[in-house]
Amino acid sequence: MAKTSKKELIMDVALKYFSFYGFDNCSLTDIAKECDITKPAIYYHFEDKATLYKEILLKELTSLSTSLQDNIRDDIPQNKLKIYIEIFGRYLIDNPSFGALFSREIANGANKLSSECIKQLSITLSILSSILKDGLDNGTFKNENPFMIQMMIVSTLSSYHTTTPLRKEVFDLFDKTSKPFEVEFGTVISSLSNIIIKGLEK
Amino acid sequence: MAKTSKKELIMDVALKYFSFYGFDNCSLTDIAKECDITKPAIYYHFEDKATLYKEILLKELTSLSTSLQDNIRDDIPQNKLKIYIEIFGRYLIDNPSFGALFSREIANGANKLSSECIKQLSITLSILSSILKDGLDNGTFKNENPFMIQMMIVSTLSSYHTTTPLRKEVFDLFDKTSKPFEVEFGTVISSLSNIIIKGLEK
DNA sequence: ATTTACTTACTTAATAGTAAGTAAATGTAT
DNA sequence: ATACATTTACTTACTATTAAGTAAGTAAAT
Repeated sequence: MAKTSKKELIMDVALKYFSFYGFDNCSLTDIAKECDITKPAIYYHFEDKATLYKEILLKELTSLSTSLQDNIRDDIPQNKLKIYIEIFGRYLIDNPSFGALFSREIANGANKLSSECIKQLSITLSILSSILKDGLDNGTFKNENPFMIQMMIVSTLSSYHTTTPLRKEVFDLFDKTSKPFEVEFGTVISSLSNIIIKGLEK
Repeated sequence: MAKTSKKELIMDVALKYFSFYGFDNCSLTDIAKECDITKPAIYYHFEDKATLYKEILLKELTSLSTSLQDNIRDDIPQNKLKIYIEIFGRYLIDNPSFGALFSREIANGANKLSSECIKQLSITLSILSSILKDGLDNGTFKNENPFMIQMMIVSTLSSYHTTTPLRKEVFDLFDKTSKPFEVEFGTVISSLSNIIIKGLEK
């Protein structure tokens, strides 16, 4: 196992705390404690709490947009869109803290995003946008607002991912007779993908 | 104009603050100030900050689920689903604070929901669920996970609604040549509705 | 006389951020 | 090769601020 630097350790632990408790509701002292250091050690590596948060968010968004850029091969628009949705979904599964972090950020109106973060988001949007344009040009897709499609993908999957406990409670209440239909997240990803692709087709 | 009680005033102002800043990042002193009272006056009407929040959330969720229950008339499943999505979208437009509040709640994994709130949510889910079941029974809809459809509707619209400022920034960066396609929210609602309905059809 | 609807003045606790000090590693001059 | 200087990566101990929540008092209505 490669030796991780203390700075990386702080970022990993902080990501977990930020995503679980939210930026304002978690303390640097607790984060430091879990890293086996003291709070001022965090200030040695990062200017302040907000900067730590921003660096984490940028790292995550960059990693996501890189993953999208690297994995979408040339194909028909339907397949490219399917891959886009799958990559995003996989990213949520492989990085369990990301969904909550991202959902919170969206709920905050994305007020802590640096311009580099906006840049990464705009890269992911332009990938999706070009897939939709391909489909429009070759006559398979209707013309649709890419930002709305982006939201249908990212916020649906992120929210679905963060509301697993809620889903159980709601389901218990609303239909005690049938058994809960909790399905694998992979199934949710492909259902979503099918609905969006079919919904976009002419 | 009907004379609103101070308790209602507190709830209105607090809703605005909670939705704008989030539960942990707004202070009762500020809320009290805007109501022209002092902080302990809030404690006269509400047990504590968490209770105030919960009462507000319950009021909103009840009002939403009532609105859904009252407005969905008997019709073919496609039309009922369309109305469901429109009512939800209208609710977001008419109650601008609700979207952010609800998005935050989902991002938090819905950890502040009382059982009455869960009850209201389960009512909305059961309405949607019965629409989907009608469609399945008469052969127009495929079998789909209602909770995922719920998320496609509520989180897409809520998120789209809260990210208007972000959308401008991202769009500026990703395509400086074309003009921003910021459309009316009503258009977004009907686009979403078309995609979901078509995507669900057999 | 009692209750309602508050106010003023306070306590308590949490937490972001800082000042100053230190031990170990690293670099530099002789 | 060795003595000295500097930098790295922290620690302990602190300040300052913010904000939830409370105790006790009060003026007006009932």
